[in-house]
Amino acid sequence: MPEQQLTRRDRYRRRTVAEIKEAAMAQVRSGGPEALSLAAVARTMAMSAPALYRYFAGRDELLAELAVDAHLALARTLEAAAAGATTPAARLRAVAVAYREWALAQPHAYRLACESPHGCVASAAQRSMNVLLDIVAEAGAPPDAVIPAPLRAQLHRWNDGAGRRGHPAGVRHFGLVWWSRLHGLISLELAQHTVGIGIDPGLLYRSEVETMVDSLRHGVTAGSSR
Amino acid sequence: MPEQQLTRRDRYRRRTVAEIKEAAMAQVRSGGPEALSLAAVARTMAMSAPALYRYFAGRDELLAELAVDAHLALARTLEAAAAGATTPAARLRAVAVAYREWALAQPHAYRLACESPHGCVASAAQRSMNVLLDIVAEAGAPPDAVIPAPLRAQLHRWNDGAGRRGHPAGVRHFGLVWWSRLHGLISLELAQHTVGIGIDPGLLYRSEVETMVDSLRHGVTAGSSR
DNA sequence: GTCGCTCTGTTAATGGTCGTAACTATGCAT
DNA sequence: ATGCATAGTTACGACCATTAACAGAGCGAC
Repeated sequence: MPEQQLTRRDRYRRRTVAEIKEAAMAQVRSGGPEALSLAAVARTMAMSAPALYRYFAGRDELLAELAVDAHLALARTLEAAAAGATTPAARLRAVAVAYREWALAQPHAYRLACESPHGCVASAAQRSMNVLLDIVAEAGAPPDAVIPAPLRAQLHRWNDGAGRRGHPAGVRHFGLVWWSRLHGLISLELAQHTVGIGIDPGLLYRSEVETMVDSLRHGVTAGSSR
Repeated sequence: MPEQQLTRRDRYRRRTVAEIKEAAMAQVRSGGPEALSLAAVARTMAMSAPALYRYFAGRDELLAELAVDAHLALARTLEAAAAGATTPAARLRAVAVAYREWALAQPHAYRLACESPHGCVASAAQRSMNVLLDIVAEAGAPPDAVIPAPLRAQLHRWNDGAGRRGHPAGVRHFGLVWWSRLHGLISLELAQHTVGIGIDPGLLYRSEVETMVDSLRHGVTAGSSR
């Protein structure tokens, strides 16, 4: 019933939507979310601008969908990187490097996904998160007890996707904190903050990743509660 | 020779510049850098839009200056927070809390300063950085030896402001990494990533800050060079 | 005090954007 | 064959940034 049962018009519509997104994403990649212009997209497609409103409610909705697509593309990249390594430590390094390389290859798309209000689609980011969570889970996380009680409860309540066994709070805590650390360095790098003072952001990143690998090895590095 | 020696016109000009920035910053605060409209600024000042070009080369330059101002305001806040605490650990907590509160109070201004291409003014961010560096220096940082050589060299070369004694590479490394960690969590919080999954970003932040306080106490937690 | 330059403001105009309205033609189901 | 939802069009209104051309006030030099 899928695909071939679609009417001619529906298949055509899908192609058009894909083409719009492609052109729009190209604009975002080269000039950031701000640079996305419906008029320009329409021009490259030899269409009139108002026609785009048959496919998207407006500029914001289009950006939101692009953000979701970006999240999924990032997640696929991380999954591939994780699959190519065997030990948890190697996987963590591979994923961290893949994360940075993806962000650097298309900085504006990364900003759209992770720093714009459009990118806050929890379900889209979840898939990347799961890659990290699985690594931490396999390596073994610290006991939940070291996490302050209120935070522990929230972590426990967090539902990380349909059909997945729940990870303990310690694992989730690590996953979140690590993501924030990777993101923090990359965010500063994209804003040129490190280059501005003559520091190679890649070296800084590697150093922070090794800190994470170490805490993965030693099993526990979470802070005391107070 | 300053202030009073200024001609009448010059003093007037300063007032006008300040008024423009004030109105512009108000717009940025309430709607982000994208929402800044020269036309709107001119309207609130009962001026014509082209008149603004006597004071700023264009929208981008105005945004850049606002970013510098934001950096300075943030730095002053951090300095005040640091001055209010006595021990390094207490100072670190106070500064971290002040940093987050400043960002949350005016999220768009924070984004302008730290995540937009306009905010990459190294000299402006330096003053906030120095607050962190001084705390680390007082607490005592790990020996430089644990830092990979190339990164160490770059850290050593980094000039953190006129008239300041140079901090060792270990101190600078800590300062940079900590800033990136604080920024990472706040960036995700501002993009609603943590709230989307039911985690209170404040709890996560406090937990990460405590991790930093611990490593400050133990003196050393830098990653091995590998 | 007056001349002339610079600074600060104006209006007018160009070219760009998003989004809506009104209208036309085509695909497709009945 | 008829009729309706779809997908496109042009025309329009309301913004916006920026430039050009022009007018008056401040202020220093003579």
